[in-house]
Amino acid sequence: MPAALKLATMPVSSSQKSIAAEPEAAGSVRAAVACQLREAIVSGRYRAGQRLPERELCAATGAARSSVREALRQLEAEGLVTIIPHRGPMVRPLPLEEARQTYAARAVLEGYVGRLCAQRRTAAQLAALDAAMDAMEAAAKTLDGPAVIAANAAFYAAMTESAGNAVIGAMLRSIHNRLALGRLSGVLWPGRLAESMAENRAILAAIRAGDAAAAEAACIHHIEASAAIALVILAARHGQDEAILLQEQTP
Amino acid sequence: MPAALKLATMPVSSSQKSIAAEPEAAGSVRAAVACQLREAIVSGRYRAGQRLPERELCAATGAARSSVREALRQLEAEGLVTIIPHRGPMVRPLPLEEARQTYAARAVLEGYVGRLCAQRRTAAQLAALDAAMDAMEAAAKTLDGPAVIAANAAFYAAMTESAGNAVIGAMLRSIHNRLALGRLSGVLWPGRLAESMAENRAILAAIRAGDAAAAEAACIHHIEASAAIALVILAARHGQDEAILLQEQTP
DNA sequence: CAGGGAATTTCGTCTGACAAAATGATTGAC
DNA sequence: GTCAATCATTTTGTCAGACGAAATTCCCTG
Repeated sequence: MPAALKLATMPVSSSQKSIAAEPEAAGSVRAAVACQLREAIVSGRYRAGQRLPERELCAATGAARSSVREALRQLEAEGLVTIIPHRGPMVRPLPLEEARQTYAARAVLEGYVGRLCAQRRTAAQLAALDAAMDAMEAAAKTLDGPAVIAANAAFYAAMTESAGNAVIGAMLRSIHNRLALGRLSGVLWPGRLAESMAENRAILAAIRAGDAAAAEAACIHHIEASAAIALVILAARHGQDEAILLQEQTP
Repeated sequence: MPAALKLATMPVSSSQKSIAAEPEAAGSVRAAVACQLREAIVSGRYRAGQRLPERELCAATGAARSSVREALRQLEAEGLVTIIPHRGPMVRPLPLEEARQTYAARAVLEGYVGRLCAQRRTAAQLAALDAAMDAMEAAAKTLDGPAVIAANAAFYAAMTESAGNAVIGAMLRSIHNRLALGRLSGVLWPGRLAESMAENRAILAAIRAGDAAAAEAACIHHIEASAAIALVILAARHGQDEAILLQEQTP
């Protein structure tokens, strides 16, 4: 039996700012459940493949089954949950190949965002990007993984905002949620942090210069480098899972 | 009071092949409702902005409110429906600006698909693309709007398939559904059909030649040309709506 | 004709129920 | 002892009904 889901015991309002959609829009029970579940999945507190029986979610959140089921349908459409008929919902796993394809989509879209950003930059937007970059530099000095990730997310949010395409912005937010599964970021990889910061600086420089092609290339390069590390981590984790599985099968 | 929704009276199984997801996967009541509703919205039988009271959907589909609500949440996540709290669901309108941004996203993604296609082409894939192109040529000769649109969709489906990125494929399918709202295609625009066919032939030629850059450019150009027409149509329709609105307000 | 309040509609949520399907356990055969 | 089949349990899928809350509409009054 899985441990009791720690949802109801968590303070809802004080949830740390997440990249997830509907940050605090918990006006309805259904939205609150979706929000909590999303946060739990994206943050990795629920592991990929873990089953989420409706009854336990009801007990954990205090919501009725109808509300829980609606929230689950929503998360399923977002790609975070899979519901197998007559078997129930589970945290949707992220196969290596799908991660690769998702990173490819992210590179294409974020490259376009960088291009737009360079074309449309205004003084105010550049100031916002500078501020986000400063926050990243500060976070990088602390070597605090989550802080770096949060600052990085803020930088990209500012960039997407500046690009002025909300549709692509929503797509990227969804992609980020999906790729955040279990925090497979390589920020703490030896040497990767400095490299990553340099890439980010290159992106900002290209945007400031108004060089659309350079900004697009810098964004794509940054995503591809991040993807390379993340895919290694993901592959290793899959290997681990298999090892654990074998270990459990032969005790 | 709006006319009764003609859903239950429609044969479900014999629904003409639609571009929508879950084409016939109506194993469950909820899936069937979602499928019917999606088809009705994408095909334009429900106009943008039209309200869809739960009770009427229940009566029209014969499903219980819980099933209908789950289906609505799903369509909301797909961007086809908006649910305003305490006011109810409605067919999500497509503002001009959002259409513009969606076409931009489509151009970027479909350009990448074209590029991938040119790089990875195999004999079998080229054969499939040729077949789809032949079907398009045949449909174009008949000047039958829906047939041309269907053939066009089949061509792009084949291309997306050949690109080998299912994640982007799903994104594009969703984008197509959203942009199909009310069939705002310009295939019957004077001279557009011939132009469109020429662009499609250029795409296929670039793919066959394995010229990734040319394929990407051709795809982007095709989408941008289509978008130009569609946005004109959409703007005109919006103008019409306003005129109708004014007319209704001052009878 | 405008403003305000009552009546109606529609949603949001909960509860309870039951059949169908899947899962896991038990039993029997070889 | 292992495999297969059967049975019990769990979980989901769907329905029906109920009730408060919010929004909309309508009507009445000034």
